[in-house]
Amino acid sequence: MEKKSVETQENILIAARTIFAQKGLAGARMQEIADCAGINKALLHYYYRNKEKLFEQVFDEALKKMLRPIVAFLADNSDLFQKIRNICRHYHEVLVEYPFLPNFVINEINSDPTRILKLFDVEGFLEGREKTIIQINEAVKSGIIRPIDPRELILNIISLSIFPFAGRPVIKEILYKNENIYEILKERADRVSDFIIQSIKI
Amino acid sequence: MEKKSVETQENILIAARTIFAQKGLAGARMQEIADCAGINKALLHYYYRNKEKLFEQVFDEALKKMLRPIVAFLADNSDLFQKIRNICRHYHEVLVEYPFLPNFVINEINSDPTRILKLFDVEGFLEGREKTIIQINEAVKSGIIRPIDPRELILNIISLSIFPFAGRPVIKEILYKNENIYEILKERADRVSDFIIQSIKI
DNA sequence: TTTTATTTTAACCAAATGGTTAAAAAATGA
DNA sequence: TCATTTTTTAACCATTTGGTTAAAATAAAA
Repeated sequence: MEKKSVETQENILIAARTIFAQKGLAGARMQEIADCAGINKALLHYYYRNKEKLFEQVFDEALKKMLRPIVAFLADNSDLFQKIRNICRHYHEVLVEYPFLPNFVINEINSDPTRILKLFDVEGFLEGREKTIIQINEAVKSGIIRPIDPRELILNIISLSIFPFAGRPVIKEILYKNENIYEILKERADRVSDFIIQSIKI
Repeated sequence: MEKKSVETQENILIAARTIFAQKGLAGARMQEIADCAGINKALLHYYYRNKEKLFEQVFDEALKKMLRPIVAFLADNSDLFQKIRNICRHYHEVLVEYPFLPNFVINEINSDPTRILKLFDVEGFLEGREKTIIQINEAVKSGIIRPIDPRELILNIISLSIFPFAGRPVIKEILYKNENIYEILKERADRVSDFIIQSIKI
């Protein structure tokens, strides 16, 4: 007997992701997570010693999911325009599936800034960043794109990719009321990269 | 004796803004708000009946501050490019002063979506939106800007203006470590509008 | 069938927290 | 000085919540 156990633990994780993403660490209730997983509180504590441990696991997953597209972008060996198309698609793919991610991660870092230290773990990040900054500067020098600070370009790419998901409830209300915002956001990936490329290309 | 009373109530509001913005409704503690305001819990409850009332007041203020630049943009009678410059400056002004605002508003709407109903209150919004959508469509027709869905343009403007503040702790860590990110963001307003205008102008 | 692992039940505990109360103290204005 | 308002003190209450425990029940593996 081991199958049932694994399944239960997976149900707990799924429930924890849902509740923590919606209510945050402080707002989430262990009872609610147990209910959502279809088990009782005793069993929940049997598998995950306490709320913090459970949260940490969920948060780490989420942080990784949020950083992966950036890290992949920085490491990507394609030419600049293709790299931009790739990261936009990558982010839209992840965020259509997990739209709560940006809010969740940003918010928990906000309420406990020491959690930001986990950003250091990502390997290949610093080299990738240097490589990409050089690539952008050279694209400027060789007249492929207009002058722009590389970090600002990266910031713009990230902003355009992530914010519509983070601000989704408000965005839907003021711009896309009565429409399926996920469909709209899903189709947006390539238009976002076009918007960016249009802005920088000469 | 009335001056002291008013001052105390203002101190409470300032404290409540700080604590609620950092920890949210669920994470904030009345004791912490009292400490931050330099008073005791009894006095806090003397002026604000309960946590929810206090929160509501703080949240409504915050929501208004977040929506004002959009509403002003939609009502602005300038030409399109100038309107874009205006909203970017407007947002950067507000958010340099209150960087916690976007997260706070988005997050509390997230954890209680019924709060979104307060968006309806804003007057002149629907007319302004129609007017601006027509303005953008006509700029496309008359060949001033490339073809773009008006709502998508608005979404891009908002994303580029707000996200860097919302994601500030992470952005600082991965792009602007050891630098003063507020200085960087403050100066960004005009570069953001240039980035947008560059992308759409023919 | 026996053994082992999983799950439930249900009662329980300690700490944190929102909120109250009443009386004393301090500050203020007239 | 006197009356009024503001503030503190400090004890207290009810509820929520994270977490525990031990025994019974259920399910699976051997």
